Amino acid sequence: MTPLTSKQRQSRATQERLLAAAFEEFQLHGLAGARVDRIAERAKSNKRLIYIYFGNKEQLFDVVVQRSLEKMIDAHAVPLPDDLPGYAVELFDYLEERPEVFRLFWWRHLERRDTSEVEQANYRDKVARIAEAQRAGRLDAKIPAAHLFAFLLGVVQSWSLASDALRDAAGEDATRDRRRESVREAVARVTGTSMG
Amino acid sequence: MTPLTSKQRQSRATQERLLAAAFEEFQLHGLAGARVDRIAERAKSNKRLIYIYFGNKEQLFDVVVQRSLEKMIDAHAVPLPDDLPGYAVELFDYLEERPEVFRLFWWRHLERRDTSEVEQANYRDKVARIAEAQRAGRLDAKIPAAHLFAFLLGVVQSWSLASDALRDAAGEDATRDRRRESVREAVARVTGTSMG
DNA sequence: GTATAGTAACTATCTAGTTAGGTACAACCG
DNA sequence: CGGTTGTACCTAACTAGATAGTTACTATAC
Repeated sequence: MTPLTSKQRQSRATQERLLAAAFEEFQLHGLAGARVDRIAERAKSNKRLIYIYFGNKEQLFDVVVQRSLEKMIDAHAVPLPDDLPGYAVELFDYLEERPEVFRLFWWRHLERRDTSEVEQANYRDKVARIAEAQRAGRLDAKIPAAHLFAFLLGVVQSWSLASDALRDAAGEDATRDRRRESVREAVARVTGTSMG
Repeated sequence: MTPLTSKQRQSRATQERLLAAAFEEFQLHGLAGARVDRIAERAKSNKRLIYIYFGNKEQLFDVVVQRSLEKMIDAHAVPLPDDLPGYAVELFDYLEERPEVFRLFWWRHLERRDTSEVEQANYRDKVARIAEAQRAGRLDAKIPAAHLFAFLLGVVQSWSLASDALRDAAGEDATRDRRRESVREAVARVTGTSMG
């Protein structure tokens, strides 16, 4: 690490502020709905710098998504596959604490179809681990590994995915603790862990 | 039904073309990304008529969403709650045939938070039926009814929700038939139907 | 001939991206 | 050291094109 001059430090700080502001804007409004001017303003910075540092709006969006993705992957590197319900609950908590992150991912899913290297590698790795556990007989193998992982993600996200109308219908049962325990139970059942 | 004049019939036809074009535009680009000009063009009609018939872009969006929602609810009115896996598979097929419909719903979820009467009633009804079956002992009651239904929807949507990266990781297992059977099995496990 | 369906051209506003310039920090020179 | 200059960081004002919504008009069925 070369020591940074004060100018460089300031520059980095500005970039961080821009990224944070962009994250906020994009998770709220998506790519098409986001306004470059608002991002600059929110960052207490200047629009020009966005184009200098990040190229254009789309590239900024991609950088923001990529960073959030990496952060999430880093936060959940280890715990697979012998405690899938535990992993699901961990992800559930992550999601509950950061609904904005998932909003951002949905926007990307709708507005930009492409999928990054990091992401592909991550999925391949996790699916491979589950498949390995299945071959070793440590996990029920009736449902293929990739399906199992897809369902796990589906269950974990089901509440934020569901319309508010459904949440309303849940009434008292909609507290976070109860939802968490249901997620654990559901994933245990799907993965066959509850019978093991 | 009053008999329609030819003018009225033509007017209705124009409205239908506008709605169809709007559906296409909105499911592709969302509310913010949609272009009123493109909708008019696609409908081989005129922009002005959109404002006459539907008010403005947002109201048009709401009408389009509402219609799709009602169509979907009508298509799946009956089959709950004693064969939840069957219901899930039916929904799964509906989704596979009409991914655009779900894209539209996701856009709405991100871009407009409100939730319609029809939708609320629909959820309340379905959750109530499941709860009833639980009370009657026909269905495992460890997971609350609303949670069960949320998970069912999560599992059904998990594939279209998942990043393409995960689909890639599934390889040969990603055929629709195999995915359908996994959905059936997963929902059976979550709802406890497989043990019954 | 008049009300209803339809059209094209227009406008005010907004927005991504750019131009032209200013400011402050460091480095070099006298 | 004190001043000068180059350069990296930053800013405000601008532009060209797009976009939601309107106005003013024509055509056609009854």
